[in-house]
Order: sequence, then C-alpha cells, then structure tokens
Amino acid sequence: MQHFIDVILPIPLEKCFTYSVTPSEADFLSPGMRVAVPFGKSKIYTGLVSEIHSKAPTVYEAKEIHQILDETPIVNTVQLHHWQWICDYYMCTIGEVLRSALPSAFLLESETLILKKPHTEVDESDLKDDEFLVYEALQHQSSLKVHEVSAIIERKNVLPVLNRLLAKNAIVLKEEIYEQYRPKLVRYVKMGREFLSEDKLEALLQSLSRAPKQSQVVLALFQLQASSKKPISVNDLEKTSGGSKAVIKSLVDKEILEEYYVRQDRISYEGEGENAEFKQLNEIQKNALETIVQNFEKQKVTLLHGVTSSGKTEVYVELIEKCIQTGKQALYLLPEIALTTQLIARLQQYFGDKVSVYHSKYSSNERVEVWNNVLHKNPKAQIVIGARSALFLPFSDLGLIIVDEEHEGSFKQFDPAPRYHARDAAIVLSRLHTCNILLGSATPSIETFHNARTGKYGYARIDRRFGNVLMPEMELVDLKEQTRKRRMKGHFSERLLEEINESLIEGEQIILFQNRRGYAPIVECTTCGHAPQCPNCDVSLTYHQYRKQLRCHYCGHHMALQESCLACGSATLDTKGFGTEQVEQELHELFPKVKVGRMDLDTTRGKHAYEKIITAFEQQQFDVLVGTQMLTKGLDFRNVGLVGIMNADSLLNFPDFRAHERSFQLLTQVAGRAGRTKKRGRVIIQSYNPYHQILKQVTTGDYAGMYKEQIYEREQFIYPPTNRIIKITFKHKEYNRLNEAAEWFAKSLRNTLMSTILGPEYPPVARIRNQFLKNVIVKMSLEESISKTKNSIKRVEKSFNAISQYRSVRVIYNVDHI
DNA sequence: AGCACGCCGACT
DNA sequence: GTCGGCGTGCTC
Repeated sequence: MQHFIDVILPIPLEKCFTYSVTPSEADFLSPGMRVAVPFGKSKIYTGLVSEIHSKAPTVYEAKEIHQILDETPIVNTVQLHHWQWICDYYMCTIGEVLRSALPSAFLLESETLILKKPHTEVDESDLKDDEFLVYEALQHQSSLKVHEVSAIIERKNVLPVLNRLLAKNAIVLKEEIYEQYRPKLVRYVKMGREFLSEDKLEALLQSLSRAPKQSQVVLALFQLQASSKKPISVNDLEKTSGGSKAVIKSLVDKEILEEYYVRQDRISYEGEGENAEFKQLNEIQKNALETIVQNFEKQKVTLLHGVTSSGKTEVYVELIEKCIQTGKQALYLLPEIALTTQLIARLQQYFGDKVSVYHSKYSSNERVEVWNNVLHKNPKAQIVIGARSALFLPFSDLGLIIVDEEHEGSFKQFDPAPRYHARDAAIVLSRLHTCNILLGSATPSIETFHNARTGKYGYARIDRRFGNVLMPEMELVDLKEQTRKRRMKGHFSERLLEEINESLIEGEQIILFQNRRGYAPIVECTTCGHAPQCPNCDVSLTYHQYRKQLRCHYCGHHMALQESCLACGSATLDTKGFGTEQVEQELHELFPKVKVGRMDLDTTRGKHAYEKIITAFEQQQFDVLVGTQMLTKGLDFRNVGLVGIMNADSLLNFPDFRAHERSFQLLTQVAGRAGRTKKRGRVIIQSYNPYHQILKQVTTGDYAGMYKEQIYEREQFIYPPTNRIIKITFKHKEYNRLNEAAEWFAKSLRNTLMSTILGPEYPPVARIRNQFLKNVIVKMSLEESISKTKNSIKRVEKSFNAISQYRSVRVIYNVDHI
C-alpha cells in the first residue's frame, strides 16, 4: 500500500499539498511534525504534517518528501483544530496561520548552493568574464551561496550566469536546508585532570614561572574552584583573573585547562523565586472572585469589569494560583504595549520561575525556547504571559486564560493575515481545552458587555479602587471659550496651566496626553495654501522638529523642511494642528525649569527605550510625561496627581463607528493614571466641544449610559454586536482599475447576498505606498449563516479572479474589523 | 508568497 | 543585438 501525507505549507494557498512517503516514514510520522518538502522547481520548504493517509491523488503525481525534521510533533491536535477555526472564520489560509503561529526559526527554507562539478575539466577560454569569476572562486571554495555569487559578479540577477555554467558542465546546484535554532552554549573551564592535586599544581606553577599571566589565571581558577562548587565560565575566569581570552586559550591548548560547553536557556528568571506574599483581597475583590468562580463552574466566559486601579491583577493572581495548583497551564494575554516590565516583575514575584514571557520583542531563538518549554510541559512555562501570538503556543493542558484589557483594539491583528482577534480566538481555544476564561477591563468593549448583559457571559464587577482611593476628579475645559477670551497660551488653557502649577508645587508628577506624534500634522503656506503631501500616500506630511523633517506616518517617506513654500516660494509657512513634540516644546517655554519626557513611537524605537522612559518617570527623573496612546496601558505610576488631555476632539471626530466607544475607553484609561494612591487625582480634558455626550459620560464615569447609547446606534446603523461585519479591502496601483474592480465585486455581492453591502468607498487615506484603496463592508444580521455568507463571498472572488483585468487587484478580508 | 517563463523597451 | 522590466501562471 502506498502512503501519503497532507502537508500545510506556510504560503497563502487554499489547497492542501500531498506528498508520498515510504511505509516506514508513514509509520514514524504523526500530525504536527515538520517535514522538509520540495516545492516548485527548486525550493525546499518546511511544512507541517496534517494528515497521514493512503488516498493517492488522482490528477498529479505526488512528490516524495525531502526529510523529516522532528522526532515528535511540535504542534498538537488541539492547535491544529484551533488553526483551522481561525482560517475558516477569518477567511485566510491555514498556511498563513501556520506562518504567524510558529516562531520563524521553526520554518527553515532551503538555500541554493553552487558547487564545482567534480571530475570534469572545463576549457577556461570558453568562459565569459563573469562566468570565469564564479568558476575561479569555486577553485578556492568548495561551495558558494547565491548572494556570494552576486557579490562576486557585482550583479543582482545571477541566474543567467549560473544557467550558462550549468550548460557548460562547470557547476552543479544543490539545495541545502539548515536548522535555524541554535541552543546557546556557554563555555566553561576546569583544571586539567592531571593537575588536581596540590603538589601537581605547585609543579605546574613552577613550570609557568616564565608565563606570569598564565600562572595568574591558573591560580585564580584554583581559588574559584576551592571557594565554590559551581562551574566556572570562561567569562567569569577572564574577569576574576585579569587574563585575556588568548591566555586562557593557550592554557587549554596545553591541556592544562579543560574546556567544556553547557547548554543554557536564553530566558531565565534570576530572581529570588516565589517570595512575595499574596496580597490580601478586600471584600469587593473577594466577592468578584467568588462570582467568577461560580461562573467558571457553569463553564461560562466571564467578564471582570473593574474600574482603573481596582486591583484586577490580584484577582488574576488568585485564579492563576488556583489553576496551577491543579497542575494545569495558565495563559495571561495582554496587548503588546501593556506587557511592561512592571507587570512581569510583579507576576514573577508571586510565581517565580514558573512564568514565561512571549511577545514580539523576543528573538526567534528565545521564542523557540518558550515554545519547547510549553510543549514539554516544563514547569518553567506553566504560566505564560504574552501578547496575542502567545495564543499559538503548544498548550496541551490549559486550565485558565486571562485576557486583560479585553477592550483593546490591538488584540485584533491588522496586517498581515490571519486578521484574527486574540480575545475571540482565545474564547474558541478555551472551548477546545474546556478551560476557564476571564476577560478583564475597566472599560469593556461594547461586544463583551453586550454578551454579559444578555447572559451569554458571566459578569463580575469591582466598582471601587483598591484601598478606597477615590476616582479622579474630572473637569472639562471649553477651548472655544478660552480662545475667544484669549486665555490660551499655546495649546494650554488657563485652567490646565493652573493645575500644572499646583501639581508642580505639590511635587506631583503630570501626564499630558495628545494622540498625535510629531510637531504638527500639516505645514501650510499662508500665501498660496500649499501644504506638502507625501508622494506615495494621500496624506500631508507631518513636521518633526527634532530633525527638521517632514515625515509620512504611513510609508516613512521623509524630506527636509523647506525654508520657503515649494509652490510659490514665499517664506510664509505655518503649521496646523499639533503633536506631542509641540506640547513638549511649549512646556519648555512655559516652565523652563521643569523636566519633560516624551513617550511616543519616535522616542521608543530602540529595544529598551520604552522601558527606560517608564523607569525614568517612575524614579521621578522628570516631572511631566507627554505622550500618545502608549501612556494608557497598564502603567502604574504612584506619584501622578494630574492628567491633562490636550485635545479630546481629535479622538471623537474619527470617521469610524467605534470612535465614540474608543474615545470613552481611551479617556477613561488615561484618566485612570491619575491619583493611584491616597490623594485624589485630577484630570483636565480640553475640548472645543465640551458638551459632547461622550465627554460627559467620561467625566461622570457613566459606562452604562455610554453602553446604552452605543448599542442603540449600533442597532440602528447595522453594526456589531447586534450584527456582523466583514470589511473587504481592494488594493491596486491603478486608480481606474481599482474602481472598476471594486464596483464589480460590490455589485456581485449585492446580487448574491441577503446582507447589506456598503460601498465601495475610499478610506480616509485613499492611497498608501502608491496603492489605491477602496473598502466594501458586508453587514450581516445575526440570523444569517456566517459560513454560507463567507462561502458566497469566496465564490464571488473566484469569478472576480477569472476576469483578467481584475486579477491583479488585491482582495483583503477583515472579519469583525476594528 | 516565490519563482519561472515570456514578451516588450533602452542600452553596451 | 542583449539586459532587465514586470504581467501570468503554477506549485503536490
């Protein structure tokens, strides 16, 4: 009987690929193991075995696999089911899910090697110049890589040359794959066996009397060995002995020292271990915990709705403790930016080295280690705290998932596919594991709160801050009036300045929030009205003062700021709008002595920049922190007495059905940074529209009112949660072709679907990186079958792709888009 | 997604 | 005349 395997390849293709295997391979393999398989003319890819069977494909000859890469599966069957759900629900291919789920070091790709053909003589005069160069290089080196060849002949396209050399019988090609994961090895040394006794050592030191450095190293090593049983790394020896690497090496060469390697984990917790006492929960927290546990017993997804700084984390800690006591694994999901060292350190204090962290700032090798620890149920990874991609780890026995800051839009992956929502995918995962899941937020998303209201989810509430700290006092400032009365200094109202002054006198710190980075989003000529635009995108360029640059926030295009207008030549340039840089600068002018820090994408570029700013602010190295959204997430600063929102309108006027919900959440969260200790914090919200309903609801903490109004609007205008939406984006570099294609698609959808179809419409930024964009939104009632509708959409896409002018237009699905 | 194949302009 | 541009089609 012939044997075959179905393989998932990390490429965006609907089809499954079948390869043939030998009986013994079929016996050895099981789903979830990686195999290297030939794909296309020459490439070798890593794929994942999804099924082993004996149904021979009918329309093609299955290729044989190249090699088996794993001894045991690295992905379990629960994961495969979960991935299948993700690709079905979010309308992408399982290959795309695979690609984003596995750490990249697991996905090896082949590299073509060029070798000299053995036992053949080539007439060198027969070779052209560049061919000769390659041939010549191969006389000295056994093999060349493609990029090395391209360096030798100083050209990008090397294939013609290689093909000619192949034809002339001078070279052969070989595909090679490499394991990318390398364990970290640490070099240790010990005394050679012969010199272990005291007298031997003496003799040795005698013989080294003319090599003072070497004897110094030997002595140091001897002392180190005597003082502790621990192995001694080369680095340690180098430091204590003062001898260089070369000295140590020569000792090793003389076999006086013996070196050996030990595999070391890249990520390990060096702290004291579980030393921190669990904080005693207060009555309200206890009640919440009890409600949660009751809901868990009913196997319900549960929402923990606790105001900012109400001590949700302590409740999580209790639940995690309960979970790990049963020997099960726990997953704690957070938005990327909320994964701060503050929080991680806190959890490590409670759970010691049982905590592993997993997120995008980790290198691929580090991720492989966490993956393997989870896979082997290593106690080190019994608790995983991570960003959305931690959802893909190979949990086999999950007991609890916590999705903290559940309302955060960044849980939804935007680009590339799979465009999944980590909260919703986590709920599905919890079902597959029959495990408990808790969603936590101070400002739940309308969706989640709706589910709690209708009884689908359990609901627990903490409506008081921990330690009975009062909610901050909020005040709205009317910018219109302030401007009319000429009470503004730059972008600061009189009230805000008063409060800043008072806080500074009190020695409290201040956070100022402005949801825009750079100095000003528009530079405009007051003579002719010209404003520099990005050549690749339909946006005006933002002025960044620190480099005197105009930058595009969509494609990264930048140019120097011109002294005079590029259109009319006059020097009457003015800026419109303002960003964090300008707030920072005005502060410097208004309060020359005050130290100001800024936290936005521009100041947090480096790997640890983010941490540095937070620590510096924590240690009160500056008094004021100006920043964007980043400030809102899970930061816990003790000494902040005042939060100022420079301009709330930029949030409220966002052209999006979630703008109001998001404004409420963002403003409430920023405000929550104020007064987290005994003294009541103050919040000043500046707005041109202070009577806006949402602002009123923020200041009175009226979540219920906000929910009631929003849910009514969502129902009226056919949006989630009372309906479902799928956004389809079309992308192409030709304006006309895109329009025609999008129109065609929308028309076909209207003909085939019951659903409401919106558009096609241009998004607010209609061109990015020279690609025009157009959106169609499919709105479905909850009664419609999602899978049927999705299938119909896929069928429309098929006929769409059959039209040759349209085929090059990219179609991007975004299910439940944020 | 890659990558080969194939057809057209701009250069040694 | 070749080199290299990117449109089109295929990958078990």
